[in-house]
Amino acid sequence: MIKQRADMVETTTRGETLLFLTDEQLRKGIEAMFFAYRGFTADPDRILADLSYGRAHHRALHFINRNQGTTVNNLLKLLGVTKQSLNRVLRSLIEDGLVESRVGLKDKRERHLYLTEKGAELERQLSEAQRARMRAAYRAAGPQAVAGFRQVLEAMMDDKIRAQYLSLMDANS
Amino acid sequence: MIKQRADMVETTTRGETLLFLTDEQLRKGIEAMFFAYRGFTADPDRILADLSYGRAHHRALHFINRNQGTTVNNLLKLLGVTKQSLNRVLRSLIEDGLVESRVGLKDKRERHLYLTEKGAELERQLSEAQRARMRAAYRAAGPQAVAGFRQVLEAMMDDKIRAQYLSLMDANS
DNA sequence: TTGGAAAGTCAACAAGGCTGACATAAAATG
DNA sequence: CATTTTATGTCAGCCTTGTTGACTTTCCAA
Repeated sequence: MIKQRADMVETTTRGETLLFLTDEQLRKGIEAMFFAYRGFTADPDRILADLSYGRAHHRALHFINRNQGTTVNNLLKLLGVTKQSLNRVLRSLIEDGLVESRVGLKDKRERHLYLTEKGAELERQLSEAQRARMRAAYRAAGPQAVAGFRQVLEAMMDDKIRAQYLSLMDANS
Repeated sequence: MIKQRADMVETTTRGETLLFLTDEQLRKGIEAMFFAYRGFTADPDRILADLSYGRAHHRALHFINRNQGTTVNNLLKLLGVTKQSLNRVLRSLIEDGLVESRVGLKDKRERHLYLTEKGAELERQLSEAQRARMRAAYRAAGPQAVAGFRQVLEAMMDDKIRAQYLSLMDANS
């Protein structure tokens, strides 16, 4: 039997576990998500502010690092913004020498994106700050909680996004 | 012994459970958080777009509903924005008859905020959309996962925010 | 060879953050 | 009572990051 949040759990006569989800309990989850996301972005935001970059730059650096050589179109799908919006961010990163854009070998229309050493350095700084908080939260909550955390987050994604997320997961590890 | 994400879990000779958190595993959590938050806001965003309101209006409606009669200052602390930013949103909500601002009885400097019937109606529509997704995610993941989800989110908040969050939880329920 | 995809650019706009400055009313304090 | 502090509102101006629409260049593929 589950100890935590036992108020949500009921076991039927057939031994099935059901969830009794009141609007109140759902609201707690909604608010937890809101406040936690603020914490989640707080540390990188502080670093970015000093460099006159924003969250959009962080996201671009993150996914380029994670998927070196990705195309602009690919990045567009991951980030879920318009190409004009991404282009503005990408242009400043390229101008500042953090990102390199190489014309595709097979398809010369495509641009493949890579982090420069300078770009990789900033990405490391940003993601290390974010990982530190995530690590602390994971340690505080414990392995069982972490598994649940990931399960609920996955279930909360849009179907198409979840498919992308899962294929990303497969690709790297 | 925990089945899910068993790769993160190790048991010592003294029976303690430890977490082995690789950067890779932390990154998965970070990306899950990013993609899940998109899903989390997607449904209300669609409703708001038709009304030429934004996420900021939703947040204001949510916390006014949750805490009827709250003061502007109170709301400011919860939302973590400047009064100028909140004021712009609040003004439009008041002009459109969704929110009512009453001068404080005890302290006449304070404005106490209430949802009108119209405001409550929109809030219900927005939060029902958001709850529906949360409910589906909770059901899909199961009660144990939900408990873990909440634990990790709480651990991820800034200390001050967590205190606010927890006192909100106590107050209502 | 022609259609369409990929990429980039320009312009214009909006939401929603921010800072700074200032006004007003009322409470709190000496 | 005089002064200071607090709560709120408002004006102006700025930035980031999202949007749409129109248009160009390149170049793959049917």
